[in-house]
Amino acid sequence: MSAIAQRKDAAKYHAILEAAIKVMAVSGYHGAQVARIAREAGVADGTVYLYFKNKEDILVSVLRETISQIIMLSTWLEGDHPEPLLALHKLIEGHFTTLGRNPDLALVLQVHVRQSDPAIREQVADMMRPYHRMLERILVLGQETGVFRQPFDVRIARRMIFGTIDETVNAWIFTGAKYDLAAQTDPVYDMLLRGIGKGDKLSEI
Amino acid sequence: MSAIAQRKDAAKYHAILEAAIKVMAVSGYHGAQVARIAREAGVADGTVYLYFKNKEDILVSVLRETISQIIMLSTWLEGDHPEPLLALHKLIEGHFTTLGRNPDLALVLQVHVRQSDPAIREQVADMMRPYHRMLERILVLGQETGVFRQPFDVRIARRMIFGTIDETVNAWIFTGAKYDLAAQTDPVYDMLLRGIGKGDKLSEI
Amino acid sequence: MSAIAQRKDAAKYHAILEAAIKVMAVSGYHGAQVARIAREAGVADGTVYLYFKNKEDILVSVLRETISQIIMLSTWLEGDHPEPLLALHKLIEGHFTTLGRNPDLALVLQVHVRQSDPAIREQVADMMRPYHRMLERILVLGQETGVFRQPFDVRIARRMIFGTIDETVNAWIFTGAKYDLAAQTDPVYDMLLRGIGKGDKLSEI
Amino acid sequence: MSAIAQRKDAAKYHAILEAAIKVMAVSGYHGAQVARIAREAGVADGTVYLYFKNKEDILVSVLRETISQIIMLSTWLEGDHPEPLLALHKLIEGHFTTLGRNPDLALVLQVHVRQSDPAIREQVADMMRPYHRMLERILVLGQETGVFRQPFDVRIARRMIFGTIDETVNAWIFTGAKYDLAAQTDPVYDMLLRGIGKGDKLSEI
DNA sequence: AATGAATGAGATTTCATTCAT
DNA sequence: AATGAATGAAATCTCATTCAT
Repeated sequence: MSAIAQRKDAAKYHAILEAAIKVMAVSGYHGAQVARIAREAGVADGTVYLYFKNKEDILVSVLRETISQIIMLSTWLEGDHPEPLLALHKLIEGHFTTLGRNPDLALVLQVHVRQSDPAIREQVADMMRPYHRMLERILVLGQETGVFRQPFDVRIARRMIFGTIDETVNAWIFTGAKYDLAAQTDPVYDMLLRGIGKGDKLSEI
Repeated sequence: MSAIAQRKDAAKYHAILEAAIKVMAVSGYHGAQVARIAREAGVADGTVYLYFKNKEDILVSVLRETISQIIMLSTWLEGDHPEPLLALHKLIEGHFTTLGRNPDLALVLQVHVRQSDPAIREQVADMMRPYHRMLERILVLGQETGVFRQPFDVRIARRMIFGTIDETVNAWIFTGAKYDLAAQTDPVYDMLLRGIGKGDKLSEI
Repeated sequence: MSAIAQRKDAAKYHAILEAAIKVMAVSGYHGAQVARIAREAGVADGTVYLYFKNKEDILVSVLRETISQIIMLSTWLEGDHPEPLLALHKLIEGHFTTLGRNPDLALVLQVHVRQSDPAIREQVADMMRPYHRMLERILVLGQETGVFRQPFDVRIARRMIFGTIDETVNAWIFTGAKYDLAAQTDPVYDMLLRGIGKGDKLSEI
Repeated sequence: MSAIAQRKDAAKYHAILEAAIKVMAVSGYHGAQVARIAREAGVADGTVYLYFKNKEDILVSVLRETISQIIMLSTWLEGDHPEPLLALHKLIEGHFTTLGRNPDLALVLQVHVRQSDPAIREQVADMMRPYHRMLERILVLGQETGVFRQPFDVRIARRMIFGTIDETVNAWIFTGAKYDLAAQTDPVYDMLLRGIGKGDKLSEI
């Protein structure tokens, strides 16, 4: 929660945040006018600035809240399920479930975040770091406990997993978010474990 | 090439295009002022509008030229290498090589495109379609010829491959494009074929 | 009054309108920069756009207000003075008085309106229609009640009257608006009634 | 003819002039781009500047040629027909005939001239002066020879005549130039001579 | 705390004019 | 004489942010 808002009306704070998600989903970050966000939230233009430092702060706050939600969910899973295979499955499921529930949020996260100023991207990267760290811890643990195959580069595996999740969400959004995203968990999980190759053909090149 | 520029100076056309890539890499699409692009290209502001309909047309042209370059390269590979494993390897290599050579272009493609108006995203999607189609053809052929394992969903595999490539480029950009992107080809290719699992553990969950 | 301005400061609305008349009188419609109008009105550039949709809307609003003022004045006269001779006299007097009081407005109305886009001229024509209708009603009534001579084409008479009024205002403006325009009422009225011919010479050609 | 063009191709000069009339009739003075005039005339943009000093010079030249045509015609009439009634009739007829033949020219003359810069209006006023002088000479002669009624102000009569002609042309243009303008000569002439009043009612007010 | 009218910096785009060929 | 690509000044309009109420 933004420092400014600590002493103020939490309901209004979240109303603005949700209005921002809705407006940005339609118009993108640059297209989202503060005035429209304010109207959508049912407050005056100036009120927005009582809760957020500026427009950029709104976007960053949306991201902070969402990412921390995904991470909290996943951290909890990591603690409860030290079994790496299960942890990975639950991580994917958590990611798909969180975004699958709120397509507008997903759109903002997948598309609109990546624009905006470098400063924002920097902040987003910082926020994502714990998520990536956690994914790497799962992978290392999986290798150590022997449930994953031994010799692979953890960073490359992490990028494959994150990239696949990301692209799956993207595809879901761009086809109109019509099907159940969470239902993609099992096939994606399976695909990530097996790869596309056959055991006996892997060293051909 | 933009229709407008057909009869004019092709050198100037490309100078503006490259200036645009450079400026957008630094400032993003919305941050890139036409005046700065013009100065970078060494032409007057108005000259830009002799070669491009408007600012959006510049971005779209950058994308069109780059994507068509990647696709032409890949189509060629597909034709020459009907061996799916090799074709896939070359596709990844082509993608990494093209973007690895020009980090500014990569930044625009990976980051700045995804913003802007829905109209642009629509156009980008249209331009990417042949690329995705080709990837799917390789996968189907690989299944039919038995070099890939049999029962997987081609669309999910395609998303894994594209997502992994994409995220690999992203990671390379955000760490400053310091290492050789093309060198990622082999480990990424290998990871996509094998997945992260061990053969005997795959059906545990 | 412009719909936009309904809920806002009416004083500021009129200040901008009068500033626009002043600036347009000097520089014409195309020469009148919004920035100069704003400065003349003592508001910021952006404020103008809180009260008017765009520059064209300013000009149209000037016209709407002025014409409706002349018409309201004249409609009132028509109701009160069913005597056609008197009504005509008062109509001319009203026209000359309204414009005679505000040479800048007259200049905009006589000169600058007629330029601009066809869309504006269309709107002006629409606004003038009630004026012309009213003039025709006076003429018809005058014929029916026998105070005007019988067999003349009402439209031609209307054009003569309007053209003469118009040209009288024009001449007044172009000679520097130095004399009292309203004082032209009687001689013009007299000229329109009598024509320039002698009763016994009229059918010579 | 413009001084610049003296030594050059007269056909091209007139081609540009007529192209300008056509383009201005559609788009107005400010809307008429030099490039479009050039294309319409079948010459390059730069060529226009070999024949005319600048865009304003084109408009002024259009006016000069047209007005001088009307005036030459009328001067000739005045010389040939010292009979004031006939001279007036021929003047109106000449005006209506000249413009009636070329609605585009009429549109430029009636509508688009009146905009533009004060400098142009000044020049137009200068060009019109001989026309107004001639009209006044006809009126004075008519009074002296007793074919017009005696005591009227010549300037007011002149404005009535010119205003009526002008408004008649305007009405013709704005209704789409569909009927024969020259056919208005007789009724307009008649109306100007008789006025709208009845002989016995004229001094009532 | 809340309002929303006012601000004004800033960027795209047009188009008359020039000048090297 | 003719061309037309290049120029660059100039002006409208938007919208994040402020501040008096």
